[in-house]
Amino acid sequence: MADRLTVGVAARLSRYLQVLTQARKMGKERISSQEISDYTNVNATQIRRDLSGFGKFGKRGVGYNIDSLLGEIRRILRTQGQHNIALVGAGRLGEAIASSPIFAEHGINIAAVFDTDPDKVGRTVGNMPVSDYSQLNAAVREKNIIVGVLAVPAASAQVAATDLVDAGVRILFNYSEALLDVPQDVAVHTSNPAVELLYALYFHLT
Amino acid sequence: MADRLTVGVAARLSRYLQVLTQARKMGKERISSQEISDYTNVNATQIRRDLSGFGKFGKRGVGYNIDSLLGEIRRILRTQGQHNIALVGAGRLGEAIASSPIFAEHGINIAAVFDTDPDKVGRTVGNMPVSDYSQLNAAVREKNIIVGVLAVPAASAQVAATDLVDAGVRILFNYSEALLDVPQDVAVHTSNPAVELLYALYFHLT
DNA sequence: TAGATTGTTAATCGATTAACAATC
DNA sequence: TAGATTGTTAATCGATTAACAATC
Repeated sequence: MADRLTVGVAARLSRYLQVLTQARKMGKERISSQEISDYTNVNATQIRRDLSGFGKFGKRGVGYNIDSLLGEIRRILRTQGQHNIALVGAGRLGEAIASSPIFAEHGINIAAVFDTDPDKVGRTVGNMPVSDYSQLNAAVREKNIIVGVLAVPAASAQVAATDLVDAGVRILFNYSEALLDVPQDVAVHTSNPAVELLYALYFHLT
Repeated sequence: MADRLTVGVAARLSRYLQVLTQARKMGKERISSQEISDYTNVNATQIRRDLSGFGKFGKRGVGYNIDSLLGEIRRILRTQGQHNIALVGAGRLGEAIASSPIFAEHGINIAAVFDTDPDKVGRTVGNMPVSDYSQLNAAVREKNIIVGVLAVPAASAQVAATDLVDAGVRILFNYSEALLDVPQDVAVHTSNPAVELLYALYFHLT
């Protein structure tokens, strides 16, 4: 591959991936740029432009073959293998995340789950037994995990983030409302439904 | 106010709002554009530019007063009041959403919770009793709710979306992996941690 | 052939960034 | 005064969009 993708292109390609994955599950074999546009709110011309930068994947008058386009995008995003992630927090949110098919569908495997609560340790969430929080550093190092998901209360988020980073994690998904201080080379993605909602409301109200 | 904000500006302003809300909780009184940049990954010049389009809110050499900047951004986004939303699904994810302070902190009130499971109806999640799904249409209409949150399995998401839209909802937050077909004037926000993760991994791997 | 949809061009607009004077 | 940080300019880059020939 020539250059690194821009942030915008990589973000859009991964959204196309989600639409294609779901469309395939629904039994569709072909999809047009206009249909992808309807589901992603990305302009159809932009979609064709993003794709045509890497090859002629479509057929004029027909659209894109879903299977083959999925393969192409996975190749471009270099995301064909399995990825191991660690989940901290086995409460309601942690359980919901571990039981969701949303990660498995994209080759993402929850390889370790931690909690400080002795009542939760040993129980199973998703398919994994919950380990005691004290095992975090050793387990993350041993499994070479670089992605951590924080499903803990805001008050515990910074401690968990620091411990994950010390163990080698470089990408954090933060489901608490806390702001996290981490080293420069660690990427933090904070999920914030309330923020998205305020922004959606603005466009509804105006 | 003169014009409608662009999508980009509105999205960024609501992220600044989140950072300011948390910084205030941590006892800070002032904040610089560089600090907001560290937490949002938005360039500091861009932040100053976004804000200075609406007034001179900062003090040179000092930064921004958090309380007053919060007020200004809320005014710009017209998001000072309370907003009622409906939650469909009282499973683990629904409970996690209802119990999270993340909505209440921003003036968003979960005004109704629905589930089809008779075992869940009548129980309390967050502060609200779970109503039977059959009450959805009447309750959403009566309370003039325009925002719905889907915390249901993918197989039920389309039905719930259609029922919410029929009852008057115009903004949907979809926490399932399903693709939703809705009328043009309804905004769908699909939360997709797996997609974000693939995209984060790309930049880690290259 | 007729209809549909891609791939591509060209034009415009907003985002991004560095740099720095103003000023607290 | 010295240091810090805003507000603003100017230059560049990527995103967006309409339009349409190519072609399935």
